[in-house]
Amino acid sequence: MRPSSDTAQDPCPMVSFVQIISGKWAIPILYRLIVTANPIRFSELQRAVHPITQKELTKQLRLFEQRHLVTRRVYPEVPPRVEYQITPLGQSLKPTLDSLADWMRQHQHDLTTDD
Amino acid sequence: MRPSSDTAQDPCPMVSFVQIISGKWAIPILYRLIVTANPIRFSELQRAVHPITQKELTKQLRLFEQRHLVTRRVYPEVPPRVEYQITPLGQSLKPTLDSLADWMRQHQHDLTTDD
DNA sequence: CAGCATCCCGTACGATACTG
DNA sequence: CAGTATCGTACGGGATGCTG
Repeated sequence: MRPSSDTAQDPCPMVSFVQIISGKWAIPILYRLIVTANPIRFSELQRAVHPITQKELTKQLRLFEQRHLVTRRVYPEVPPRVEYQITPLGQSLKPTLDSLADWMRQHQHDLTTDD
Repeated sequence: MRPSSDTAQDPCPMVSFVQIISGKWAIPILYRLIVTANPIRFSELQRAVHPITQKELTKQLRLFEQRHLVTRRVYPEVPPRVEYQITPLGQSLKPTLDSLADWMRQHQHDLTTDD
């Protein structure tokens, strides 16, 4: 059954994961989109993710689009409006990222560097 | 019950997480230590985490030590031996990282960039 | 408003050589 | 074996200015 057998030989999925979420803002943006669930405008997203620049936000969103984690909808209106929404694939990461967020909340005190 | 209330205002735990796992090798190393559970020698760890250099491995291990995620044990022997082991705090990340690894295995096919 | 183009800097990371 | 030291490059990512 080829159980990837290891316990000591296959760190690869994690390497792939790092490919996807590398970058200072990747996880915060993605999690914001997951939590929001509904379409959200570019500027709104930027406000939500604190001091991120347009450049970085745009770059990450493009990457997420390529990965099919986010959809981009452009409304051909006079004041341009673009909305982003998490895909079902992206939403499927929610339990995992929730768990991650919980872990952080519970343990950020233990992670002190003051020794 | 104060369910962290937001749904739209607190991406902070994720920002903290990024601090901890930033770096190309952080997650792969940490996960390897978690899966291994037992003490593991420096050279063994380096072999397990594929083409990582000593420099980078050392740097990450030092950071994990500071964060109390890993312990370092030096044996004053003639051929120097140093063993690293995940701490209980580090182990408590296992379910989350397992979930992450599972998600990657299930979806790495969906994450194609070929569109 | 959304986002591309440009400039610029810090540092993450790799390769190599040296030490206890 | 398990590091430290040094060097050089590539890339991440911030700031600013310009366009449809």
